[in-house]
Amino acid sequence: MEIIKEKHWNPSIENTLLKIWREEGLYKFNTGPNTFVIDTPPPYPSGRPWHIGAAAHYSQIDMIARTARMQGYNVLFPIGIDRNGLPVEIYTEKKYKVKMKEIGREEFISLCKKALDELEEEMISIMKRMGLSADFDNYYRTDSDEYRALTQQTFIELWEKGLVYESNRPNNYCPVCGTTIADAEVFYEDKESRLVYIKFRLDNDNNAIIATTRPELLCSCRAVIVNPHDERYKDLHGKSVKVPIYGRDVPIIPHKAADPNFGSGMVMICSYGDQTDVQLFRELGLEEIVAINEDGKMSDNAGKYKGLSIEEARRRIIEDLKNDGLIVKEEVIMHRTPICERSKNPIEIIPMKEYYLKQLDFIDKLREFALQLNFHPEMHRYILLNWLESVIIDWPISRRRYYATEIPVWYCTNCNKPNLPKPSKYYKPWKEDPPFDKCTYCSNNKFVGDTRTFDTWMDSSISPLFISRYKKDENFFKSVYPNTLRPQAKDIVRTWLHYTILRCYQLTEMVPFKHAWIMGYGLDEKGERMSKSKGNVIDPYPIIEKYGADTFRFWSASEVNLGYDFRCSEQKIAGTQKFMSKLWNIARFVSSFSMDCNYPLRETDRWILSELSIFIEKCIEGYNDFNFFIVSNAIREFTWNLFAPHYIEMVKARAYGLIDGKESAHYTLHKCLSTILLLAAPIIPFITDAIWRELYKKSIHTERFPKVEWDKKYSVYTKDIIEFNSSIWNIKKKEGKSLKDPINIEIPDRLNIFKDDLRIMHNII
RNA sequence: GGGCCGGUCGUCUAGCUGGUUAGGAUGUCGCUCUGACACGGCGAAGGUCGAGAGUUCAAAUCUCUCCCGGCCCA
Repeated sequence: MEIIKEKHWNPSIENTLLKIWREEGLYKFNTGPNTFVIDTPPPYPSGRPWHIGAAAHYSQIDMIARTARMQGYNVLFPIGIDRNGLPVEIYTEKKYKVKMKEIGREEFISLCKKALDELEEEMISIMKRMGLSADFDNYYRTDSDEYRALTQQTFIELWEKGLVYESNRPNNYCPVCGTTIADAEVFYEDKESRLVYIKFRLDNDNNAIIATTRPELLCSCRAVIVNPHDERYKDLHGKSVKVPIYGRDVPIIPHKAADPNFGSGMVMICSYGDQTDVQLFRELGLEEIVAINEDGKMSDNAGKYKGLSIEEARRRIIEDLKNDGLIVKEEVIMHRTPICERSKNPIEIIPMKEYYLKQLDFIDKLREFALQLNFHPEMHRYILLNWLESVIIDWPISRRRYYATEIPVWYCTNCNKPNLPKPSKYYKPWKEDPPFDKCTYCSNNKFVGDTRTFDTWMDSSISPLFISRYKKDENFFKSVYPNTLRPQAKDIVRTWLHYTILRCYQLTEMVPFKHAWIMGYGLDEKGERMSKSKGNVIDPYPIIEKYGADTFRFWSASEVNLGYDFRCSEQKIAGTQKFMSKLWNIARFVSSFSMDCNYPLRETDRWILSELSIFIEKCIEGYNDFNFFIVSNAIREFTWNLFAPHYIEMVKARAYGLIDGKESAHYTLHKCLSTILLLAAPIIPFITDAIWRELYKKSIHTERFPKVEWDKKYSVYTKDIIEFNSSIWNIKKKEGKSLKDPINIEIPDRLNIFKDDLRIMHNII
């Protein structure tokens, strides 16, 4: 038996192990029965440094993969990088100080690629350094021709199934990003805004007072509503008022959407201030007037405010109204403002022609799936269920951006009808000729390609199909789809999780995975979100270099309760490192004895083996729920607070051969250590493998979890043993004695069966 | 306004099918190098378990109300 020589665990050994693992091909996947397939979230490189919370997240996903392997599964653990969409476009515009729509599409795309390549390299190298056992040899990119072709192919499939339609309707529009966005990407923020009370002329002598936060929309006002039960305005029902500045007469309509307690109780309905306006325009059959253009500036309809920004127009119109004596009062109120998830700018509601994917027809089915799917933790099922309750429109999937998958549609220049290619390769209609000659409808031979792209969730939502080689390798697909588990963060339940289930069901009529494993956010040490502007961003790379990947991983397991937000502090990570040393030194001690097998077990041995059985059960229970918080805390508790201070100290004399019973002590020490190592291997794969190779001459990562093999009945003594040992340490401490010094004390009757070990341990005379 | 989650020593957390001297981690402070480990060992200080009321012989644990924080939805 080799004896482990160094006094402390040296994290630089991790690099050696990484090399060995790679050479041994430990984590290869083979199709066949008993597969475990992880729909790994392709991380998004949107800036540096990579978020430490994300790094923690991926280290835990790796624990899932390693857990499954140790449970005997054949694990497919793919890894990809998500490279489509707005965040990288924004990052690129900032980094290279360019504007997407000014420098030309071709050039902008190549700048995005460049930015992504750099960011991606850093992420991949951190993931590798953390010991991720993913299939890096085949890592994929969502902006590859292959991936985008699949996005287009699945779009065409859905089109053929009649699930896609084009419609011109008011929708969320971000003027900064220059594109329509889906409800799922709209966030809300309470913002201060000015509520102005404006006079609308009723007749020669009277004015109606209407409060609004959006006076710049006056030009698009088509009606004024009052609550039907509002006594103040009952006699005004059916009359009309004149819109100031624009002089248009609009009707006063009783409608329950008017809240008598807000402002004056009279509300102007414009196209479009908010979703209520949209609803009322539809309900009352009003004709819309576009007030704001795609560029976020006032339209021609705004008259003299044409071309102004929204804020400027608002400021100017308030000024003008004031000068005309038409403003009665102003208040500052907190207003729930919809903002764009990406740019954080207020969104506008602007009518645009967009493609929609049907989702309303599927809500009942999706609710059923949300109830079937296994959620870890269970409580996060409700994020999805709540979201399904609030879906009110189909999914707008077209975007007016460049760095994304192109919509594979060409329009006939004669009849304007959309023509789609056959699903096969990756198409770029904005710069390519169509792969067909004649229009299906009118046989014309000239076409214009669609210049729009897809919402990037159109790409992300087919990740299970991509990793399963959908429509590419039928046998492979059959053996790995539906996937086993989708790990992801809780903030993208309503997007990634929802859209994935929707799309995969539409395409395959199956739920794409059996388990959804939902993680919280990584916060800073004070519990605040990390952001560059706050200066509280923690870079994971130097931390992993300094303390080692195992320390980082064990920290992430023991600090992060499944599904809950967690705080990241270097101090806590540094503290975790001590556990590695503790484990290393236990191994160092045990490694000085050989694994004897000729033994009659003593009571002390039977006692710790009882506790070992309980420990195994607890860990397996945690692993079955992919809850590494439970497992890692059980490991630390058993190892550091029970096995090391009590059992090891009790059997030292026997282990050294000072009294009888050496073999059973050696056996039990090895049994406990090897069990701890096996149960810790998915969490801390480096140190456990280093020790395992040293002691047992092979890799721990080809082993299985241990099974309970010892009776648990001796655990009734645990409390008494701990108390007895502590009391003696305490007495010796108080009397200023060394632990070696003799002590005269009675061993309690109930601990009599352990008396030989206890006597020599404490030097009891 | 509705839903969900949380509120336990400075910090993080266990306990929450009611009865424990409320456990552990981290940090702080003492003492201590004992043949695995000073990245160790032992010990100390530190908690009116968010507030109030109720049920009960007994509540951190059950019920109700409220407050605070987070997330989501309207």
